[in-house]
Amino acid sequence: MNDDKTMEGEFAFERSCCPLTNALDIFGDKWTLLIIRDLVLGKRRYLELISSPEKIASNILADRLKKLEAAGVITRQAYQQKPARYEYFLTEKGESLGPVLAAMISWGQEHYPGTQLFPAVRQRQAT
Amino acid sequence: MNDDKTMEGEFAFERSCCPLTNALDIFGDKWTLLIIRDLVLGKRRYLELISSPEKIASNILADRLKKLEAAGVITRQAYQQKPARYEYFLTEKGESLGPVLAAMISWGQEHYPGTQLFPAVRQRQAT
DNA sequence: TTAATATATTGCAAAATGCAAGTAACTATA
DNA sequence: TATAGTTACTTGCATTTTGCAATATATTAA
Repeated sequence: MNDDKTMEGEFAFERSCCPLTNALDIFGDKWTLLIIRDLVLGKRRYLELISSPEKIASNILADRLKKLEAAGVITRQAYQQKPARYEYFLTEKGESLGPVLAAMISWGQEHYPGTQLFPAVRQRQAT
Repeated sequence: MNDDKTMEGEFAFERSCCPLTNALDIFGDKWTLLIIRDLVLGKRRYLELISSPEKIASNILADRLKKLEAAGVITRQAYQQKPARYEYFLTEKGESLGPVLAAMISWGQEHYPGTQLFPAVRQRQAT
């Protein structure tokens, strides 16, 4: 694996030293920010994430959850053992994507009339 | 081609009626927003766009310019005939992506120390 | 005549995506 | 006890997108 991001100097970045480029290397695709959106709305579990109206494929969801955890944007916590079941949470790095989502949502609402945000999900009771 | 976006009602959107989803359908990939960035920085021509440090392939650049024009985010104007040569410009819809770029750049700078913005390109003299 | 410039297109291999089905470890129901 | 359901994935495979290199076209410059 190319782990250049941990190095110093001019070879420290995958594509370039541009902050936009490095952001796109994390969430520059059609699915990742939708998962972040769902977590912001209060979704926590795999079935909740997979049941969003965009119909993400389960292999893509599993892949993105893995990559987001590796990037430090989300964490997962087991809420039961046997079988192990996990809930996913945004880290501070993930929460700080709020302004990015807000700007994109604002642009979408302005240029695609009829679009509308989904309501937040009710939070489950403590287990 | 699926041209649902011109229809009305509940089938009006490709993936969902979420404004974020519709924004991602336009620029949710690793290259499109880098082209927008370059246009914001003052680049206008194919060779200027292709010479950015991320090294976009020429077929990808041609594809994205076509899609962005179809989406109303950029326009092109011939600056000479024989052979036809074009300059690319952001439309208002494209200019209004400024806050999206700003939020992503801010996030990148915060979480990837060492990244830095490129300087704006000097504008060429009027032909 | 040859080379250089600008804006692409083409061909092909590699990687990512989309879709359906399968798996594992339980839990609930008949 | 047997069957079905739930949750969180994994696997296989076809389609699509991307990455890379080479080629094309029209023109000007040397």
